[in-house]
Amino acid sequence: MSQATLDSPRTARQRLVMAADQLFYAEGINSVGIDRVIEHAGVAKATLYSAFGSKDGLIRAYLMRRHDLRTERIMRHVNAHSDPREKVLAVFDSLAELFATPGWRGCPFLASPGETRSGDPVDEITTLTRAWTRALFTELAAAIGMADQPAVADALMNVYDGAIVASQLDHKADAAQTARRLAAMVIAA
Amino acid sequence: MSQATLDSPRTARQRLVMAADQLFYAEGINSVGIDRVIEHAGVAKATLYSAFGSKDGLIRAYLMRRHDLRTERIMRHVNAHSDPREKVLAVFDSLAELFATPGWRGCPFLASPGETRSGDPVDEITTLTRAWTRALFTELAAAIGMADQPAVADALMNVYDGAIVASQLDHKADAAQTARRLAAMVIAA
DNA sequence: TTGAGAGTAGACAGACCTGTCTGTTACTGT
DNA sequence: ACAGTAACAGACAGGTCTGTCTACTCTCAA
Repeated sequence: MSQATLDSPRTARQRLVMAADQLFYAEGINSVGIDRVIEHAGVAKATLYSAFGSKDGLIRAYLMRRHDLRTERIMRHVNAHSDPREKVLAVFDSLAELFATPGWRGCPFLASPGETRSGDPVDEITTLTRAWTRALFTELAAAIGMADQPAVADALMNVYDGAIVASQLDHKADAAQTARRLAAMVIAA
Repeated sequence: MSQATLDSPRTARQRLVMAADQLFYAEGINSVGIDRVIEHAGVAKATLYSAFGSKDGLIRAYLMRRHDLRTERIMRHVNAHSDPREKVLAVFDSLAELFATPGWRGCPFLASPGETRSGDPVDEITTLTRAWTRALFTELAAAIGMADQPAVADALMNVYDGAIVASQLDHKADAAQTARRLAAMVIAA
């Protein structure tokens, strides 16, 4: 349990989630088969099924990891400020960082539901991560002292999501800056 | 060639595109097989391949039809006004109509690229329909007489896209109204 | 009347999919 | 030393996928 290689994950479970992340994110969860995931992870098929139970279980683990990375990234930017208005703008700074990530191809919580019929297990995690974001914006609106906090959260969500789409579909590098300016208008009003 | 049934499309080609639209949109282009499409259309498999050449050809026809319906819907709202500021807001009225459509499940041009690897034929049509929207916003910004038209178009695109995401993922019925208010702020500034 | 065009039904090939199962190897704690 | 655990490789079943092909039917115009 002491020392191990730091560059590649130790456990088969970790390697599987990493491999699933790379392939599912790049090509879509339906376009990538189990065989390619286990080959990429260097893991036996039985290991996958003992660890996750099914492909759906692996997909859930992939999305949950994305959710965790997302909340960490956003909170890192938000916690760098004390003024609540600057905390709001910091959320859009985290977007700029995200868009500059190598291999960035859009939000998986936006793409995956389009691949599946409504009611699929992936919907739960999408709901989870969106509720988290909305709660953050609502809290920050309260900290600023704005009157209609749900309406402010709606507007900030709108601006946030629009930036992701512009970055994904139009490959606009400055989408986060556009959104940041819009957010500044929202919290100034 | 004169009279025919009006409720169901006449040609096999039309029936195929209609069936593809319903199934692809509801469940994703990768989750729906050819067999289900031809069964739903009441058409033989050879007819599909003689008309479209491949599944990709059918997907393109499905997306092109969605693009045509989209431009018609938007222009119908825009042309109902003469003031360019009201024309901009009318684009968001068309969104409200869209969100109230039975079976609305999000924008196919947003979902399909997430299902395919980059460079797929669907990307062309996504690019087409987004360029059309951007051109519309740029023209309207010019008609209003705004200084930095590309920046205004960026902001309006951001607001427009965000409304679609909120409607799709959060099932927010008033997403179009939120976006309309934001758009009003953008063109007032 | 005859021949072309469009459509139908359905078998088929070959590839790929998820998930199960068998048998083997290697490490680890008692 | 030995049992337990986790991992390995890979065959296999049963199903689905796209795309091709054969053979038949219908309509319509020359």
